[in-house]
Amino acid sequence: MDELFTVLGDIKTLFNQSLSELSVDCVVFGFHDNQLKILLLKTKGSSEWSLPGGWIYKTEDVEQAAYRILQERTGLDSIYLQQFHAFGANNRYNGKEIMSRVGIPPEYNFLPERAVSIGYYALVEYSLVEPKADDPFTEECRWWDLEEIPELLFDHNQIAHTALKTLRRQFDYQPIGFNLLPEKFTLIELQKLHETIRGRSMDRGNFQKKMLSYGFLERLEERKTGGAHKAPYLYRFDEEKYAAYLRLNDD
Amino acid sequence: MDELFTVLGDIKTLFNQSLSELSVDCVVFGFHDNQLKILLLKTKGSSEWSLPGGWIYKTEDVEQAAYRILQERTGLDSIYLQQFHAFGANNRYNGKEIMSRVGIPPEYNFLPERAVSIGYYALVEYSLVEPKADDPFTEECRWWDLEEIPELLFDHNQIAHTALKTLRRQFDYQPIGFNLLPEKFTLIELQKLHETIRGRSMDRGNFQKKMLSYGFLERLEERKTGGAHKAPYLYRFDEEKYAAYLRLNDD
DNA sequence: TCAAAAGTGTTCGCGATACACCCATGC
DNA sequence: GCATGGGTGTATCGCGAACACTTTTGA
Repeated sequence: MDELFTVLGDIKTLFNQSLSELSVDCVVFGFHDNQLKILLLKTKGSSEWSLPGGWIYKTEDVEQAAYRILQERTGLDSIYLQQFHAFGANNRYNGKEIMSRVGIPPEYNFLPERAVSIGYYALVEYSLVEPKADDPFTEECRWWDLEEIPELLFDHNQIAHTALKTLRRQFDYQPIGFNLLPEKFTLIELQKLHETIRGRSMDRGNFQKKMLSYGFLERLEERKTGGAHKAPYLYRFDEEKYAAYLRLNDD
Repeated sequence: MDELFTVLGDIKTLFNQSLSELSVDCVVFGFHDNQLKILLLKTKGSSEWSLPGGWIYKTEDVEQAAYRILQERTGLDSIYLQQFHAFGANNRYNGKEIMSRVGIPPEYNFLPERAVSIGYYALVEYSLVEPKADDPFTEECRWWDLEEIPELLFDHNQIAHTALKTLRRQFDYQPIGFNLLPEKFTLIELQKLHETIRGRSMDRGNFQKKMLSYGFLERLEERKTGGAHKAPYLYRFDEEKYAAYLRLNDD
């Protein structure tokens, strides 16, 4: 219990440097084994899993906060990050309730009765992320399959759901998602990614033609590793050409 | 100056009932004379125009706040309202600066140094809105052509710009915008609206075929008012059939 | 040698585009 | 009646879907 109060002091210090009515929650997407995954963590004392999130320093842009929080959690520096919605239901959060759940009496509570959370989603390369629970408040941190997401803290299930919906919509009108793959990838892997996210299978030939027609994929040499049968080409994503493509297609 | 302090007292009372680090700003779109317009207002004492906005009561959902603020401003009850972005730059707002601009010395300031604003855009029927400056803080309220928007308060130009971008994108993948027209309208009027928002002209015949193919427009009788030449049909937007359409096309 | 997966080419159908033609109305 | 704009029909084009065929590899 003493340890709990020490941790509580650290949290309070952090909280006092931050905006009190706002927080940032991140839905971190990764792709592995033809499955879309999201990164969840469990806070010490809590029985529920939650999205990685945090507070916004008083002197910091909200977007900066999102990058910082994600950096702290995944160790990644350059991340595709996108704000998608602010969650502002009056009863979505209750500081006093959190405190009482981890056994802190109400007179020690410093968290506000309500907070609005700004949701960001991130696309990261699965293999580069070393899920770590290295801050003093986190007990566990790991990837979850989308279909297996448990009951989460507060409205985090809704936040994750909205993030996925937004991500799907963005895939429909913009070729993104390269951030979810390693630097070198095959077109089949890219196709699996698209199929998983958009939730439907597509024709191999048509997909390859369409992707290559964008002009920002560069073909490398063959791969032979492990896989039986014909070795597929590896491709690299050319960011410059992609930027040029985006410039032509507004946005 | 005494009057200013009286008003200031009212504002302070309101502020004390509200969240302090958050606000809502609304970009209200209307359509008139083949022009897309937005509703702007000028606060007493300020030299700049701004978006209609307000604070969120401590016991109120953010979305409720947006509806309430809009209702107070336009008198409209049912409005198409959509959250589109949260604006969280550290320096986007400064309470102390506002106060000093209207001549309030710093020791009377009660506004925070920073606030994050959640942006909503609304689609309303131009003719139903009676722009009114009937609260004690508003000096003037009127419609502005998009091309003539002046320099606005804080980052409101950016907010309006982002709203327009989001609106355009939504028009691309969803037939909306009926909220911008009166109950009965001609297909030509609907086309002009689409052309204005999407920023390009379209073929008359093709537009009509496409719109009618959706199946949620109901043709009424002719109109003959004023207009020379052949009288175009009037149409009504069938909300039930529209809902059915949306159900089929996900979302 | 054969199965399975990768790469490439061909065909088909639909929707968007362009355009032509007829109809109604005010001057 | 004629100019102008509204309503409807038809030809064309491009893209995506479907599918067939060839190539490459491991077992």
